[in-house]
Amino acid sequence: METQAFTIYNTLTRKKEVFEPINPPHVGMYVCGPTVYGDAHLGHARPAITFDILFRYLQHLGYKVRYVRNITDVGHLVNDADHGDDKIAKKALLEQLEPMEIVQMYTNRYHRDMDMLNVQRPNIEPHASGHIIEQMELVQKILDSGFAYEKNGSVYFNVKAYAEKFPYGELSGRNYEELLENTRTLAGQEEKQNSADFALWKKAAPEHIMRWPSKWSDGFPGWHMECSAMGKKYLGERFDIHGGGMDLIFPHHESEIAQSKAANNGQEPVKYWMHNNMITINGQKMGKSLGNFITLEDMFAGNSELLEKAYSPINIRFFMLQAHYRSPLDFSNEALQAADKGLKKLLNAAETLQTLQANAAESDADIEAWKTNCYNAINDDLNTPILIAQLFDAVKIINSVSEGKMQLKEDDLKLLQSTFNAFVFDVLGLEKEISDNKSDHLIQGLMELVLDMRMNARKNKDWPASDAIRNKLKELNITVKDGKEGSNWEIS
RNA sequence: GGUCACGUGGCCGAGUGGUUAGGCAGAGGUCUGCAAAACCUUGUACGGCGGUUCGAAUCCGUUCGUGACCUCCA
Repeated sequence: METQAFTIYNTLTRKKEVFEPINPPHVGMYVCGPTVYGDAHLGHARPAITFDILFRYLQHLGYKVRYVRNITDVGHLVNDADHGDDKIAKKALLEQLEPMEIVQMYTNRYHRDMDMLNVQRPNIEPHASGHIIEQMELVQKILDSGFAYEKNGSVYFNVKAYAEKFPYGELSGRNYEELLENTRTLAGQEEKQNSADFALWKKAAPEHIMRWPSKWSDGFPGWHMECSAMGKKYLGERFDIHGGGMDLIFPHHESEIAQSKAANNGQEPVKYWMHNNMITINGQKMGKSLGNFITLEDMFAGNSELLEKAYSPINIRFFMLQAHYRSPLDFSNEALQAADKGLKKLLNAAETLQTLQANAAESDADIEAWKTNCYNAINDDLNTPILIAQLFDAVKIINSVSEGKMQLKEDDLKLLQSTFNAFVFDVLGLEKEISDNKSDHLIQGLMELVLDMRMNARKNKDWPASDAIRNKLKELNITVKDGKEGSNWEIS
């Protein structure tokens, strides 16, 4: 059986394509990061985990990856309040803090949450505010090429002029005429020649705190500028992969393409565009503006009316990986709890696998074929649900060998171990959680003592005593699990 | 209104023109002093209606339903 080539779905071509880096063995990948004006919620975990899998798998394949994920800390305009406020600045005024203090605080908290989800940090995490010069240069380049115009200190992208020369809407499948008919009329757009035009540089209102001097005005760059400027700076005029949530396809990524092509003679900036689908709750997108989001901090702590219990970071990670990244995933307590049980089963098998002994000259299972199945699964546009199904097949083999119902020869056992570990830990990034309580020395010692006492009672067939201990522990949410080699315990 | 997705068994969720997805729950069993845990086995399915085909849940048409984007959003 042949292993299939690694393919990924390219939003630009609407097809799965074989992945071929522009400059192997190097791979440049850029993913839109968070706007740091609030805590990360479950929705933010999806792209972080999706592209973490991609990052990990590319490394597993031996590529030298430069992964860039930005921090947006300027330039988002809000329309839910007085128009023209910068989100960051608005929150700063509200809480009487320096804007950069807000940025730092939420950046720290974002890192904390992502670390808990076992999401590897990118190689470069550039801040938009640290790349104002680069963004201004890009604005100037677009002006020079004739695809932008200045009005009252602001600079706008001329979509009409661009659409005459290049296909506008190639990523989102929109066309220019249609956009003109359907773009909603928003306040503060009188300066634009056309409703479809978007800001490259925005003159700051007097009350606007975050501002930079430029030849056009004291102001700030338009939202789409940062990704174009920073992607170009760190990955080049043309790089391999650009990722983000589906909701960013239009207008953000479409505008990015337009900006980059306008500044660079029509050169496509990105070879593969990848987009993860949304997390929904009761079938509706989880989002800031809808107010139906659950922050990751609350998920981990069980701190929400929507939650029946706390869900561990790895539980959440596994839950997401059981769905394909391009499918919507609906949040529910049942699904999270089901995932938790499955995850435990998988990780227990991983533990068992380490102790397994090769015990035969011939194997009862075709480990080579199984390995090929694993690679074919992930090579098919990161199909983690299929990969996980394959891993559960391995769980069956592992448990059967462990129980003496199946046999493996030395080579196959080694292959099973290395492949299983590589996928579970390196690629999927799952890890056994060490409960803080459980690692506490005092509790550890006390539990040992208690279980020893119970063990003695059991040896003497003193069932009332042994059951009393078990019941008392159960009241404390500690479950005792009796095995052949003694008893184990777990806090539930 | 425009553009684009999706509709799978009790739940979550893959996939596919003919061959077991997987997980959870349920059922049966093994183990155990009992229980729990663990492990093994296992049933139920592809929104409705037409069409193409030897054969469709899978392709086409149509209809109903849901969602996303068109505005900041992961």
